[in-house]
Amino acid sequence: MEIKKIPNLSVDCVVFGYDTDTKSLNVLLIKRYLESKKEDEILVDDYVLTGYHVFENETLDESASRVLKELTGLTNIYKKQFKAFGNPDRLKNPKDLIWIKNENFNLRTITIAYYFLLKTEDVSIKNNVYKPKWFSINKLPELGFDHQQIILEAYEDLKIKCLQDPIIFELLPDKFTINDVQDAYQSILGIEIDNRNFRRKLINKKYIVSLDEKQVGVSKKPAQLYMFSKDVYDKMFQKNYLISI
Amino acid sequence: MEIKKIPNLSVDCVVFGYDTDTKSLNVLLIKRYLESKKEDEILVDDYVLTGYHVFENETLDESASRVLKELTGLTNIYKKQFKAFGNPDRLKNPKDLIWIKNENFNLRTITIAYYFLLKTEDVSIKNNVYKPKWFSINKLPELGFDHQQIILEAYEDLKIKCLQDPIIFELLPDKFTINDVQDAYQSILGIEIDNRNFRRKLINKKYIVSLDEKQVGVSKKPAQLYMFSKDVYDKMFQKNYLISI
DNA sequence: CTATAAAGCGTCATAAAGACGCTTGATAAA
DNA sequence: TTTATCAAGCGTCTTTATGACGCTTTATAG
Repeated sequence: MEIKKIPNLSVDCVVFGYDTDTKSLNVLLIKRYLESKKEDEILVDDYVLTGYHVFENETLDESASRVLKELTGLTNIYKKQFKAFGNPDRLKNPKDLIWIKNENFNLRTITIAYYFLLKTEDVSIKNNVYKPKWFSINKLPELGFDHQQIILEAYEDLKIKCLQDPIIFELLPDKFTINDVQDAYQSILGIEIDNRNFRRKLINKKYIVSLDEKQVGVSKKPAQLYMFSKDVYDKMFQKNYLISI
Repeated sequence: MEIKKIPNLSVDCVVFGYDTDTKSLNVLLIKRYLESKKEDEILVDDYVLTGYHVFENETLDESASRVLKELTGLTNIYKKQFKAFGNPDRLKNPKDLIWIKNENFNLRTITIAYYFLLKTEDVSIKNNVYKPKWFSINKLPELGFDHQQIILEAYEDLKIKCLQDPIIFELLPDKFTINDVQDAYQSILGIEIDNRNFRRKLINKKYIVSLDEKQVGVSKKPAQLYMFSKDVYDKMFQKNYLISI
């Protein structure tokens, strides 16, 4: 059975991975490389997001999940479709034209951009055929197509979203310390938070559940471990309609 | 010069219009009607959003603005791209198939959905070739394609957005009373707000500017008129990073 | 056994939000 | 001219959330 691709429609996936140890929000990218055989000249040498054409028989969401699974092997990862990119000139800089010609792409391609949230360590980049690489959101390499723009817009959306919804826990391990959560917020938002106030605020939330466990293998006073209870959160459904304009 | 349409890509526009008098949030829809000539049977009789195929040489944003302008004559209206809809089966219920065949549409069409915010009275629906009609968001008619879903998702996005950004003023006339703003919030969010507290809060905002003018032609104590100063708002740029999870 | 540094508790001040009583004032009806 | 009406608009009190910051606790390294 042959699967038919829609030639002018693709999904692109911004895979955000948070590393609790280095406190770094990272993006997973794959290399794009092409050299001229005659002249021994490097034509394309940069990084891009993973993406692929949408198949005729799949939804956009399925398409994005498929791309993520092929890259990482992971399923059931937090996913958000955040924007469609489709300017007529979005793939028309010289390097992209060379690349597209090489890959037989269609010129005017609309891409539906998604972002995913996971833990950096959950992806095994060793022995991965795509040779993906993590880059800190603050130190992105040279990017192909309009992928820099896509990543930055995904990041902006993520910043707003993490203030409203408990998506921060998608980036953290199941068991975490209060400081882990604080570090994650600080890394993503680029702000400093007072630890004592943050601690009080979080501990008072009913959906932040204290475990009978502490950190092990740390050289300082070990911290209390907590988990996030999505059940409790959903039951509270604390849509506090606070008009903050 | 011929303009080439992209056959499988369209934009759809959810036009939200707020009516200050009736305190109603409305959606602008156009009728879809088709009857069988032989059997005198009504094949399609419902409403749809305005939308059209994207042209080869225009951006998605331009495409949406073009559709809005053709329908309403208006430009420079608040616009937001909020989601792409592209399920393989999104246009496959019987009525849509009949309609599509009639209109020579492509089957698997991805649509980039936008919503616009304006005042109901700014659109002249008399003598309009599209015969558009306003429907309250709470009393939508039977809708074609997947347009009910698109409208409801636009509405959800609008609800969240209006809590964070001063887009409420896109829906109100330039000069408004405090109660106008409150009514708009109440209509959109479906909540009750205490007038005295709301009034205090709003009047204290520096970007809510009191005018030397009052309501005229009302049979009760006329209310003070205000305007929204986007300049002041932008200068403050009060991105209060309040983590409200 | 002592220094270290993070974990964690407590206090105070300030600001925002919610509840609600009461006054003001323009108009229409008496 | 007076009076009833009703929304506009002001003020007060309480509660809660937040921010700033001092201080104690505790496990480990040296």
